[in-house]
Amino acid sequence: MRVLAAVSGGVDSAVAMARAVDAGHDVTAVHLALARNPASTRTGARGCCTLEDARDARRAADVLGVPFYVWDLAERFAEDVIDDFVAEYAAGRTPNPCLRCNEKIKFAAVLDRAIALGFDAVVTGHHARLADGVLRRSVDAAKDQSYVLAVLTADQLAHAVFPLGDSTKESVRAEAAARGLAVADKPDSHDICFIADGDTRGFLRSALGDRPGPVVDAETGDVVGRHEGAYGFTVGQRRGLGLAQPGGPPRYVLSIEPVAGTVTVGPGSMLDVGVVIGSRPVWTSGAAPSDAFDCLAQLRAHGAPVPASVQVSPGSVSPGSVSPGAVSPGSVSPGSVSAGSVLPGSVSPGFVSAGSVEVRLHRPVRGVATGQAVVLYDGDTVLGSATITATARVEPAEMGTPIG
RNA sequence: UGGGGGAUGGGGUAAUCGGCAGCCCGCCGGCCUUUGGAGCCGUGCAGUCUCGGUUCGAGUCCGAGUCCCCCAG
Repeated sequence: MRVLAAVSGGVDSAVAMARAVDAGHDVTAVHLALARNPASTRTGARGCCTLEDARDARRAADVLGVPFYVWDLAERFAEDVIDDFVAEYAAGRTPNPCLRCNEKIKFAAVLDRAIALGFDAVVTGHHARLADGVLRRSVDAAKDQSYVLAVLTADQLAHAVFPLGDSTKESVRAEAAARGLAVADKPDSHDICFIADGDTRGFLRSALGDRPGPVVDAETGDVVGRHEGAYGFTVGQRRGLGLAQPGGPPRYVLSIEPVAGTVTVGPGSMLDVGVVIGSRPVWTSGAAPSDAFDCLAQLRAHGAPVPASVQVSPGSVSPGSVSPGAVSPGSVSPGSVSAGSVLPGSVSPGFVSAGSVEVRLHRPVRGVATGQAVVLYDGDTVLGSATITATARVEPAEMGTPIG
């Protein structure tokens, strides 16, 4: 095959490229320039898009004798990932930009261009197994990245190659060293690549400005504090709440209402979620396994999967309303609506119109934020994913029983 | 001025009949991490207003002082 190896400048993509060469593919390397100002070189390899990273990527390609190109996708990245990131926070949700990048950049913009240029597939250094259209977790459970790949459609996966899924991170590093790749000891990247200093709140403030609002206690309804912008908070957050007179049990963010900017806080027990509504589901195989099925659900990257029952609703749902099978405000006890059991206002009509899934968790999961992805697994096989648009503390059938 | 109440780390609070000064926030450190100023962990940092008394032992009881708050002026 003619394949395009997307090389970040890190260890994983370098070894993935090397293995593609070994496998006999006709390999071309491409480094994605995603930052608008790559001149802001950083040391420490915290991100993936610095000039230093570009040099590392080029060196790896040179060692392997692979032609190397740089594609400037900064504008696309800004529109599809960064703008979306900001808009999601403004809407009171907590986005995962890495998912968006895979979905819109690496396996869309890059893949489309690759195919137009005559390539058969894109090779990346993601830790996940992919064979015959079946996406599975990496054998290295600690480094598994199937969660951030679960947003890919069957078509996208048909043109993807992940050579590292059968290897542990440790063995990948050892192989890099053995191959003479200079990035063998480069630290793992982490955090959000386009926020260099790690100050997400500051980044959002510069984009959204001050949007002050109240901090409300879910149990008493009292205003217990004020904040400069609800975008500075995420469901499940404990620290940095700035409560005037904290006392008693620790308080966590339970919900965020973007219009009034109300941040609702309460005890950790109120973070337990039993039902998750996901919109715009993507099925790895190309179609839902069935209308209703049991599986494992993972609600956050590196979260523990929990047994769950899934109900799939078709895409022909009238815009602006949740599907009949989904949790609606009326099915929740009135007193708990403002406490964030359900966030009907966060359901985007455009997403709902593409269908939805209702995931009933057999064990409650704490601190599930809307905007994150729910990824469904059968064992270690990815079935699909959806964007979380609403959560409820218990399943609707049990809503009659007061909780909390 | 009279009467009453209070004083516990950097902030807010708890401690039975006198018996290891606990919790929340904050800070520091660690873990985790290509999402979250996410989460988790730590014998970590940090406190009983001052002086004296009673007692085996005082944040707690007694006396005096200092400061603060409330009510009455």
